[in-house]
Parts: sequence; C-alpha cells; structure tokens
Amino acid sequence: MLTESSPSPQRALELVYGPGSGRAMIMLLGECSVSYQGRAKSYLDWGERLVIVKKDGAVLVHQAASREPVNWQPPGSRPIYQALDGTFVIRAERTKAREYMKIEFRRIDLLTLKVLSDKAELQLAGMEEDLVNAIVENPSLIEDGMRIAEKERRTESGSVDLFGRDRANTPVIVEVKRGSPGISAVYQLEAYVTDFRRKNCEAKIRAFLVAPRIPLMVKNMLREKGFEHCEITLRPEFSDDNQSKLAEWVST
Amino acid sequence: MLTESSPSPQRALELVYGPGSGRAMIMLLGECSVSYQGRAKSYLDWGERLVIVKKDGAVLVHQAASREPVNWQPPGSRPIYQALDGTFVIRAERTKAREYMKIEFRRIDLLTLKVLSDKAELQLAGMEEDLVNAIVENPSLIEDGMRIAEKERRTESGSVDLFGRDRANTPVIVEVKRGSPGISAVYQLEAYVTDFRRKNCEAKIRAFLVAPRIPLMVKNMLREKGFEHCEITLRPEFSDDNQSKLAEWVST
DNA sequence: TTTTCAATGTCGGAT
DNA sequence: ATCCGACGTTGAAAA
Repeated sequence: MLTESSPSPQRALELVYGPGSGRAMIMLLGECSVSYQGRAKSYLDWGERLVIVKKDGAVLVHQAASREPVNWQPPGSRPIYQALDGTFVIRAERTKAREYMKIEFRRIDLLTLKVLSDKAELQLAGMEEDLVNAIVENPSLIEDGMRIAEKERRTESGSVDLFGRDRANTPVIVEVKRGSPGISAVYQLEAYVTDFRRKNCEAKIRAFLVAPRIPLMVKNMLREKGFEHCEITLRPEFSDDNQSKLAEWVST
Repeated sequence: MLTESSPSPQRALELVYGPGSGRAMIMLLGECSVSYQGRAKSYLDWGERLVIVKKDGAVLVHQAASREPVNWQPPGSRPIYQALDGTFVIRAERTKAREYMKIEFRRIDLLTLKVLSDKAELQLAGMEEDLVNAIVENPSLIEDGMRIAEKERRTESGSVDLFGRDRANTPVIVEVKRGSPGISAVYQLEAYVTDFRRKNCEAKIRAFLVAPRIPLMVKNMLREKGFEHCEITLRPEFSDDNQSKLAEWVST
C-alpha cells in the first residue's frame, strides 16, 4: 500500500504511474471539479470529494452524502492522468459508448494506492429466482393441485416466469416479483394473456401475480381484468453448505 | 483530515468516535468480511476492500472492480463501531426497513476521516424531461402539424408523457424514453390507449413511442398493435447560463 | 407515507 | 454484439 498526504500534482503523477499502479485501486481525497459528457452532460463545481479509480476502469466521484456517486464512469474506461497548471487531472474515456469524464484536482489532501487481494465472491439469497424455484418445487404454494410445466417461457410479447396447469388442466401463467409490483406487472400479464388467447384459440387461461406484498391498486386492476394474485413471502436462506455461514451470522 | 496506517481495533475505535467524527466521511482499507440480512441475505468472505461510511449513514463496501458496491447500506442507517476479539466491527442497521449489515475487519491497513466541504450541486442535462420539453417546443419533431396540448397526463391506467392532436385533430399520445425502451413501454401505451377508447367512446387515437433508438422487437410490437414510433436524438445541452461551463468543457 | 417512474441507471444472461 | 429483465436497485416527485 502506498499513501501520501498533500502530494503535488507532479508527485501524484509519479505515484499513479508508479510500479504496480495498474492493478491498484487509487483513492484521492481533495478539492476537485468534474465534467462529464456522454449519454447526458453534467458539470460539478469545485468541492471536496473522494475519487476512486478501480483496476477495471471504473471511476467513482463520491460526495459527503448518498449511496450513489455524483459522477462516475462504468468499468471499461481507460483513465489517464496529467499534471497541468498546478492541477492534477484525471480523464476517463469510454470508447464503447463515447463517454468522457474529466476530474480536475486543485488540491489533493490524500492519495492512496493499494492492490486489493480479494478472492471471495458474494453469496446472495432471496432474489426473484429463489422465489420462482420455491414455487417450482412446491406449486401448491400458489394453489392446491397446481403443476408447473415450464420456467421462463419467452414469447414475442415478453417472458413469463412460470407456465403450468391447474387441477382442471386449465393453462396458468404466473408472474413473480420479489418486491412490490407495479402496474406494469399487470400490463405484462395482460399482454401475455391476450397473446396466448389469440395464438391458441383457447379461451380459458388463468393468470397469477405472485409477490410478497401487492399494492391495493394493483390488486384492483388484477381483479378488474379477471386475474388472480397470491402473496408469498419467503425467508431468504442460503441453499446448501452456506447454511454454516448463515448460522454464524444469526449467532452474532 | 485524520489518517493513520495499521491502527489497532482499539485505536480505530478512538478515531471513529473522536471529535468531529459525526460529520466526517470515514474510509477504511483492510481485510474484512461482510454479512447482510434484509430484503435479501448475503455473506461475503474475507478479502481486502474499501469501506466508506458517510455522514448520512450510507455505508459502502467496494471490491477491486465494478461500479457498484458489493455490499452497502443506504442513507439513514446508524452505524456503530466495536472492537471485539482483536477485530474491528461496523454494524449498520436501517430501522425503517429492518435491514442489518455487519462488517468485520481483522486487519485495517488505513483509516481516514475527513469532513468534506462541498457546496456544489451537480448540473445535469440530457434527461427524459429535456427531450419531452424539446418536443413541446417543437412538436413537428414527431410529425408535421402536430400540436401538444398536455404534458405528464396521469390516469388510473398510468401516465403518458405527452397528449396532443395531429393535423386532422386526431388525439395523439406520446410516450418518451431517453434510453432504449423495453417491451413495457408498449404495454404502457396499450394500456393507455385501451383506457382512452373505453372512456371516450372515441375509436380514433394515435400512439407514439419516441426514443433515440428503438429495438427491432419493440418496433414489431408497435406495428402489430397499430402504434407508431419516432427516433429522436438530442445532443444534451445546458439550458442557460450554464452554457459558459459547457463552453469551458468543450474547449479543454 | 406510499406510489410511481426515471436513471449517464448497472449488471448478468441469453440470443 | 444486441437485447432483455432483475436489482437488497436508488432517488425524486406526486398523490
């Protein structure tokens, strides 16, 4: 790790182009301004911020508040550094999307470089796919006698998460949302139902919207269109050996 | 600014609870593991990362790559710090959503605190609203003779960006997207058109989807449903005195 | 507070 | 490469 307080622009240049800097994460604390042009255009006047340059070309400008960077460049940019007129400049260009960002530091309080050694990958549970899989394994969560025939059925009017048949062998489509579904989920169901009826000359089809919680407005729309809904909440759990990690988490 | 290399957990505790720490941004570089439970559940095994704690309660865990933090807590959490068994622990709980995150450091390479002085706000141009306004000012961008009567018309079947009439006085609705629109944009148009026809007993209505670029599949769906589309790209520009900043940007 | 929708969304997977 | 949909989306504005 390499860290230095109040480096001059020249000194900063030496550091960011020094040995091993290509694989290092670079952090700068200081007073800067930021210009961006690409899909949109922005300008951020002088102020103190934290700038992070990652080895994959991601560049983040963080202000004192908010989870989101105020300016950024996604991975894939190629940052270059310059010392100009007593300022330290970072330019990051994304060739793929023709997007440019320029960060100008007129004061650097702290410059840090560190190669991060990190082989771990995030283990994550509780996403929409987990809920879909739970229903596939136990279709009676939706209704007794339900059978799931297909997952991720894609058609020209979009994709539906589950396709199956109920006890009476009536076709059933199921749209699953892990969060609070909006009106668009109803549109999606409706579009698929319309498409199905036209294609299969089959008048009868049932449509379910499954989510942990469904807003009243959405429920009303569903009822109005003759669709059904089903509120299912799953406690997020890791599937297998990660259970040990889970146990650890709960205990502490 | 306060920065220290390889502080002990006890020393780190003194620093993060020291004077002025409440308003400071806290940055930690070191080896940590992260557990999260809330809307989902996750575990991230030991590895070297950058952790940022902001004054608004936002907590970010950044790995060596990607624009996104691997774990985080949104603004509003209240982080607490502990020194336990030779480790330094950050716990951040979001009361509102009942979400918990625990970060455990078994080695801290660098701990930095800094109060960021930053009064600037981002100036941004090129959003969807700018495209909508451009069409309002010059409706012929869509079609000759077009008149816009209403902006942001919201109904129970959703909202449509623009409402107007064409040369023949036929009602026209326009949905505007600044990015590449998905199928859901077509659903939205269709829902509105259906609603309009039912409510107004007026058979004729035209529907436009406007975007810089429209995927083929979406175009096909539009054609199939009798809707129209229009590809418009606007160069993002600041509206007024910010032009000076723009000029500066272009010149450098 | 809840709902709704945009975002320089980002990201991953499938075609 | 484009397209498509999920995301612990986040964030802001309106009801």
